Amino acid sequence: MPVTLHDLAREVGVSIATVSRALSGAPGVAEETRQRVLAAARAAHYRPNVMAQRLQKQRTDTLGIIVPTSSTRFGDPFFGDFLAGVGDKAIEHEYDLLVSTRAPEADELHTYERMVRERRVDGLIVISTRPHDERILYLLEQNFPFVAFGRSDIDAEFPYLDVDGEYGMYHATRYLIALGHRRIAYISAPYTFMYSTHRLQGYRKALAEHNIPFDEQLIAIGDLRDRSGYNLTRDFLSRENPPSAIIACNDWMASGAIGAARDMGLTVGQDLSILGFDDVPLAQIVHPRLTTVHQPAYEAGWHICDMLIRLLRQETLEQRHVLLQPELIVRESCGPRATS
Amino acid sequence: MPVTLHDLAREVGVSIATVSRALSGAPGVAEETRQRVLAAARAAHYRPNVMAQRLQKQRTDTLGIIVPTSSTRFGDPFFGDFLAGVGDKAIEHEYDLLVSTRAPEADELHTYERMVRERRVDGLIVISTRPHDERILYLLEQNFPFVAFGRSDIDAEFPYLDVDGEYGMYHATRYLIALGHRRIAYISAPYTFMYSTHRLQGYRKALAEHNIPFDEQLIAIGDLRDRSGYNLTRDFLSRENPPSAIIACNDWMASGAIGAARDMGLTVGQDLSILGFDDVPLAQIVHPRLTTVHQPAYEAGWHICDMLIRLLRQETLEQRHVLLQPELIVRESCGPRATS
DNA sequence: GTGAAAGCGCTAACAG
DNA sequence: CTGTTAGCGCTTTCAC
Repeated sequence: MPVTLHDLAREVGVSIATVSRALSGAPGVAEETRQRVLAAARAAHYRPNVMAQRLQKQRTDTLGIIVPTSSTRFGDPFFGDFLAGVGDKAIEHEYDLLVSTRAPEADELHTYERMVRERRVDGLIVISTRPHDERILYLLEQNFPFVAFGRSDIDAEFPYLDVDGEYGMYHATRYLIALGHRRIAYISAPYTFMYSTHRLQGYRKALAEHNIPFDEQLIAIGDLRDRSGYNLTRDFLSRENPPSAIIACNDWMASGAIGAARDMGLTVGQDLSILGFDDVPLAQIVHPRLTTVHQPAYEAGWHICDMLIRLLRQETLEQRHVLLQPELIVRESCGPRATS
Repeated sequence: MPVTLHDLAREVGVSIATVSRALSGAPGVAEETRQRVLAAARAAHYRPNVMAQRLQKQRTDTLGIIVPTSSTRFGDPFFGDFLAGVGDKAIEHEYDLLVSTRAPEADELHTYERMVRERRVDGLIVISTRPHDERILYLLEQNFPFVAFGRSDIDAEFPYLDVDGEYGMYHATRYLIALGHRRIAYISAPYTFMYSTHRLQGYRKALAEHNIPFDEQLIAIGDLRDRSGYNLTRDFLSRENPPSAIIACNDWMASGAIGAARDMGLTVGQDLSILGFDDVPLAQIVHPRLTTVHQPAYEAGWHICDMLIRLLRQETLEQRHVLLQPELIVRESCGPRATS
């Protein structure tokens, strides 16, 4: 049987309240008494029952994150690093981290309700934001503390951190244009992700600035996995007037693109330029190594968690809206347009 | 203010005890009363306060897993899939999943004590088991429910699920021997992981069976990252009598090995055979695609979580020790020994 | 079939 | 400085 405050009180010969005060470091306890209590607690290996504390304090000291496990599952190392950042920050401030897997199909909102209404957590981190994100709408309506990783287009203000996808894609596209490319294909992520729109905007902006007409034919939508990058690239390359460069919305699809180019006898970096997004470890393993836009996953998770904790502690956030500028990492998968 | 049992009781005009019974489906409440309570609960969007339930029931309905975030961080997709399996199983049985990141250096055992003594979770999943694993020793001593992913060499029985690394490496090595290889280098994982020993045993067993002397010179220890696979491979290949095949203890190091071979002008699959372990998505992306031993990460997580839940429910485990047989996945990174 | 009451282990207001 | 008391919201005997 675990030892309780009550046990300690009896042993030391004081009241349970005094023990509680002594242990919590509250004022109004004789130093000598405090020492006796502390000694007894140590001797008995006393540890508080957190459930009792939580019930009383009406706080859980727990943060939650709901992760869709469907398509990519956690499999994406980008997410793993993000989670590591969140976890490290949480433990630093003695918060527990509740991770709930939930396929988006399976009434995701229900999982949010469970977290909120049953008071399992004090705050939530919302990831993979979507246009008109109902999860955010719900949390806002419930007035429940959260921070989102990503923006949305809903008509309300909420705290978020995002990586500036428009900025990233804009610079990536400019880079390719500077290399002489004019026909640049673009493999988008599904538009159910908010970031897809932002990134596409960056691409269009760079095109427009250089008076390159936007060509609907050069846009395709992948499912984020390497297989779809592969297939879509084969499509592009089999056309009459194939692109000389391809941008993919993540490194997995870009890697698939590299495979497709290789299978079609092209040398990536010479005959065809390929550019990715995320800069996961894979980007340095494929051959040629991938030129890509670096997303600081670990730092993003860490920072978001920090924002959430501040929110819960009623500290004022110096910035409720953080936009990180991703950096283009130049490696070997892009080169000047082949002059044929 | 959230609505409580008390609120419902007043509203329906019955006692709080009756409401509790009606909601929990306990017997001894008139069907008509139950319906009225249920209706009121639904109307008021009633949800129980789980902390109160937990305090009362002396159960947390929460499972815990402590993840070292150091070296590989979560970055390894193998781990991500494992976690997805655990999470999906947990939610299926309405268990919460507490994920705690903790660098092994940082007094990992302290995190376990916190989980156990403060009763934050009902049971734990222990991953990356080690020789003489102190975490397992501690949990055993505390008589705390847990299931390990991996075995240990301690002198006590405990429930675990493991992938049979010896079996996997044995078959992998045999495969290479059948292709004519005699000098097979081996890049091990650090011996702080229990599985390193098992896998090495499989390698040695296959060698012995074919009367190939074990050569200490052909063994190296990597840090699981592609960089070390790269460096170690360069080492091996710069020797006087280089190996004709290399086995790496995970796909990341194997991918690094592929890079090294390429940089040294060798064609992998012809001049040099390379074999990995895990079968993460990366294995199908590198060129040539990696022949490797498949570890069912998601299924392992799912199964372990299932075992733990049964343990907590006092159901008898039909098997306290599960050993999964991994399968060799043949792709293109291995070929017959070049006859020079 | 229903209600009153005790108590899970802890914190905090109020007395003394 | 210390003890008494009243809950936090819920489950579960034990009476009626």
